[in-house]
Amino acid sequence: MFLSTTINKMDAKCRVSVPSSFRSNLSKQTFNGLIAFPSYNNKSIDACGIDRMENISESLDRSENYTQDEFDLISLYFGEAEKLAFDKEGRIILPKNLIKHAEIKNEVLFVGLGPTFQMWNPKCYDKKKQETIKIANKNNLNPRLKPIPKGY
Amino acid sequence: MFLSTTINKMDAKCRVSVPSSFRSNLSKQTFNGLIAFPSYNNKSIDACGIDRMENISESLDRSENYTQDEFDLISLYFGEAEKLAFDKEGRIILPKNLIKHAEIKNEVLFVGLGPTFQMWNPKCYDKKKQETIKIANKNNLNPRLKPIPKGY
DNA sequence: GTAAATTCCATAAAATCCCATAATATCCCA
DNA sequence: TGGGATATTATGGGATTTTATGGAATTTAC
Repeated sequence: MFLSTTINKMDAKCRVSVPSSFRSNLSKQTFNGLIAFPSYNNKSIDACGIDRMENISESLDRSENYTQDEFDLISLYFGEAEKLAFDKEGRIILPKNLIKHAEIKNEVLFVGLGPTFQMWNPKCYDKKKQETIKIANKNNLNPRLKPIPKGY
Repeated sequence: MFLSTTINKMDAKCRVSVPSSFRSNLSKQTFNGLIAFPSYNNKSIDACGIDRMENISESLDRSENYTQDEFDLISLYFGEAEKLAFDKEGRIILPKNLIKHAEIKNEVLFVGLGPTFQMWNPKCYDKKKQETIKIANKNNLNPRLKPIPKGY
């Protein structure tokens, strides 16, 4: 499970260190790295381990669950997803398309979201955060964590 | 699992480099190359490793799995499928009929789709992509990958 | 013998590995 | 509990290897 946030630097070769706590999670999986793709809703990069992705891939293969249109849309995601391996120092190399999507300059904010995590330009994340709080206040939302999923 | 997209050049001899990440997937299989056939729905070339093809072939043999119509359709695919070997540099030679079907000029776009991948004329792919997005918006489709497998 | 196909070689660009260093966190024992 | 010793991170830069790609040389087919 991915938790907490960290900011790391991206260098001229587009390398970023993945926080070690995230890494130790991922190292148990069959591929020593992560899967990353552009977020649909945000200027962020969504990421998870390969096991999660392979499960989705299998379910896509048994595609009774999906209409042709849904299938096409999800196919776009697979096309934009990247398999990013850790180097010996625990870094990944961010591809240009993802950097562009998330408007990442030289700092990357890692945000743990349980079974997945996100990578942000810290400034974009702050903005998003302020907006989220504003909306919550307006609608009188309460941040009580509702149904805790079993096992967590 | 095949992910991400890459554009490579096709030369005068119709040779194209298969992206190395795709190759390393396929190299584990019994035939050092890939199986390619014209896509039924798109102006693209569908491709996969030989192992997948052999699995389908076997299940086709146990024809309880298929109706006559399905059987006929799949037979068409097998008839048009080409077995394309890698040369020492990791290239394949695209046969004329596939080039024609996908309207490929001098660039080939490789798109990973999990257990399979596709080859496109980049322009055709862009067009298809825009259409897919338009349809998704119109029908309010959400790319949330439906059945999140247990444990993730 | 000629055309087509295959194999072989060369090169530039890109990706990857390898090592060095500084900052941080962790350990260990008095 | 403190505080020095040790290990682990994060980060930078250079060296090496792998890719993608073009063209030449050799083989095969007809």
